[in-house]
Amino acid sequence: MNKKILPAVPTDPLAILHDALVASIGFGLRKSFKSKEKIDASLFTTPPNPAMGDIAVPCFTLSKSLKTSPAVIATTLADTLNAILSDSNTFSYEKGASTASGAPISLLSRFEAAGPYLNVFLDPRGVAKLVLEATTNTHYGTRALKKKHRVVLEFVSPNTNKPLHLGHVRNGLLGESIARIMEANGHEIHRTAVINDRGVHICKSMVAYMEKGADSKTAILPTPESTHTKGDHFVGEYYVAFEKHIKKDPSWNSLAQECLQKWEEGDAKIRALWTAMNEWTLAGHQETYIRLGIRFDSFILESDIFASGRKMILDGLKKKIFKKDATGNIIAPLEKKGMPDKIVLRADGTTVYATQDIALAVTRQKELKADETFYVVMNEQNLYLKQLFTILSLMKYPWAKTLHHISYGMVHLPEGRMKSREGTSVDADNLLDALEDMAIKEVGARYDTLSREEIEERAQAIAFAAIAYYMLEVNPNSDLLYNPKESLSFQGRTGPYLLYTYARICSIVRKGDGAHALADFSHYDWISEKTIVTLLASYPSVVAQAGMETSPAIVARYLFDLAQALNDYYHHTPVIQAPTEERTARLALLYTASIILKQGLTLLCITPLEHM
RNA sequence: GCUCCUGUAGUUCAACGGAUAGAACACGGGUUUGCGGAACCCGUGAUCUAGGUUCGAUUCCUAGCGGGAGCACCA
Repeated sequence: MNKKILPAVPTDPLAILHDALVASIGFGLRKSFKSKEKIDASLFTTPPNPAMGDIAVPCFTLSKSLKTSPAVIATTLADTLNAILSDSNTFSYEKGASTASGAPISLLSRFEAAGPYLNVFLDPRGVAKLVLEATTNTHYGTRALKKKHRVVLEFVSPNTNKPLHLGHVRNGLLGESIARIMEANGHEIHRTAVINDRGVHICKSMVAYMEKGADSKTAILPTPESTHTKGDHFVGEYYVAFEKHIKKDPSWNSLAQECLQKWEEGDAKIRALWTAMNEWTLAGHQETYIRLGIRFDSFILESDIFASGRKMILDGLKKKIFKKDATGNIIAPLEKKGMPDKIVLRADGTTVYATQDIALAVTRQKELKADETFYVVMNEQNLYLKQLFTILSLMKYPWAKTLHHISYGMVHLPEGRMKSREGTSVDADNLLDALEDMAIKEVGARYDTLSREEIEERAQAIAFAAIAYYMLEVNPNSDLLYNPKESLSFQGRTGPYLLYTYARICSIVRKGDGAHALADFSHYDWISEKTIVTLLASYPSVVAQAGMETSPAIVARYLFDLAQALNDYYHHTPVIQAPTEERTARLALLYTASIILKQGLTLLCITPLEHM
C-alpha cells in the first residue's frame, strides 16, 4: 500500500512561528495570571518600525477577560517570558518546536512591552533554519488538499467581431493569475471562455465584408492570408468599416438585421461566411492568448447553447418562476430581492444575454460538477451578475450559491478613457508590439554585444513583465490607469525591476559555483539577512491569503518588498568576497530567495530570465 | 430619479477598527579603484467636509460635496 507520507519538513514557517508564540503566551498567561486564556494568532501584527520588534501582540482583547490594563499585561508577559527564555531548561514550546531532525530550536529571542503591545523579537538563526529547510521542499508555498476543490474560472469571454483590447488583457491576466494562485492553494482549476459568436454585432462585420470586401475588378474576396493580416484584425477592420459607413448611410443597419434573420433561419451561404469569419477571429485571439501566457481548458460557443436556454425559460414560465410583462416579454421577478426585474426572453421568442447565461450555467454545472465557479467580469456588470445568480437560485439550483463574481475595474490610459464601443479601444496586439519596440531599443542600447535574437527575446520578456505586473499590482476592484512608459521603467514597482533583481541574484549565485548547498548554519548570526529571512518565511501565507481574497495584487506587492530587500542586501553585504562561512550561508539565502522570486513571478504569469 | 462603487502626498497605488498613515514615480541631495549603477542611501510631501459609535476611526454609521458605473429587447 502506498502510505501517505507527511512532508518531513514544515512548509509554513510563519504558521510555526505563530504556533510557538501562541503557546508561549499561553504559558505566560497561566504562570502570571492563572488564566487559561488563549491568544488568537490572527491578532498578530507587525510593529510600525522594525527596531521595535518583529511581531506585535496587541493586548486589548486580553484586558477584558483579565480585568487588567493592556499595558500591564504586556509588561508582565514580557518579564515572565524573558525570564523563561533565559532559562531554556524550564521551558519548551508546545508545538512546532523542533525541526525535522527533532532538535529543539529557538525561534523567539526576547519580548518587549511597548504600551499596550507585547513586541516579540525573533531569533534570526532559528527562523533562517526553518526557512532554509522548508524551502528545500519543492512545494514550498503550495498546499496539497486532501480532497481537491474543483473550481471553474470563466474569463476573457470575447466577441468574435474584433481583436482583444486592453480591457481583455487585464481580464486575461487576472484570470490566469488567479487560476495559478488557486492551483498553488491546492485547487483544481478549469479555465473556460465563453465566445460571443452570434448576434447583430457579428453580422455587422459580415455585411461590411460582403458589401465592401470584394476587389472591384476581379470580384475576389480577400482573406487574412491573402492580405497577410492577423485574422481578428482582419475581421475587426470590417466591423470598424461598418460603423463608419452607417454614419453616412444608415441603410446598412437593415442589412445587418436581414443578415441576422438569415443566420437564424440557417441560410447556408450566411452560415458559411459566419463560420469562416469566426474562425479567422478565434485563430487571431488564440495567438494573443499565447502572447499573454493564457491557456483555456474549454471554449463555449454561445451559438451552441442559446437555443437550450429558450427551453429552460419556457419551462420556468410554466413553473411560475418567471412571468410575462405587459408587452409579452418573459421576465424574472426580482423586485422582492431588491433588484430590478430582468427580461430573460423576448416576446418574439428571441433570446437575450441572460437566456444563454442561464443555459450555460446549468449545462456547465451538469458537466463539470464544480464546487465553485468564478466569473471574472468587469464591474459594469455587477448588477447583472447579481441578477443572474439570483435567477438561478429562484430556479432552485442548489449550486447557485457556489457562483461568484470576481469584479474588476476599467482600464484607463493617460490620454483618457478607453472603451471598445466608442471605438477608442486600445488593441492588445498593437500595445504589446509597441512595448516590445520600446524595450528592444533599451536593451539594444545597453548590450550591444547581443544578437538580434537575444535582444528580442529579452525585450519580449521585459515588455510582458511590464504590463503583467502593472495590471496585477493593483487590487482587482479598482479602476486602473495604465501608463505604458512607466510600466517599462526599471525604477519603482515594476515588472522589469523584479526581473532585474532576479537576474542579478542568479548572477551572484552562478558566481558562487554551487556553494550554496545546505550546511549547518546554526552558528551564523543571520543579522543582516533577517529582513529577507522573515519575508521568505511569510511566502506561504501570502499565497494562501491571495487565494482567499482572489487577489494577485497581494503576491505582487509581496514580491516587490522582497526584491527591494534583496537589492538593499546585496548592495551592502558582500557575498562572493565574504569568508567561506558567511559566503556559503549568504549564497544559500540568495539561492532560496531566487526560487521564491521565480515562483511568485510565475503566479503573476511572468517568466523571469536568468540573464538580462 | 433610484442603486452600487469610489474620494489618502503633485501623480499612481497600500494600510484584519490599533502604535509615528506605508510605498513607488516626480522633485532636492548623496553613494562606485567592490558579486551587474537598469542599482543603492537620505530628504520634502497626504486621509474631501461635518457629525456620530469607542479605550482607539483612513477603515464602521449618518448627512453633505466631488468622481465613476449601473438601472434599456446592448452585447
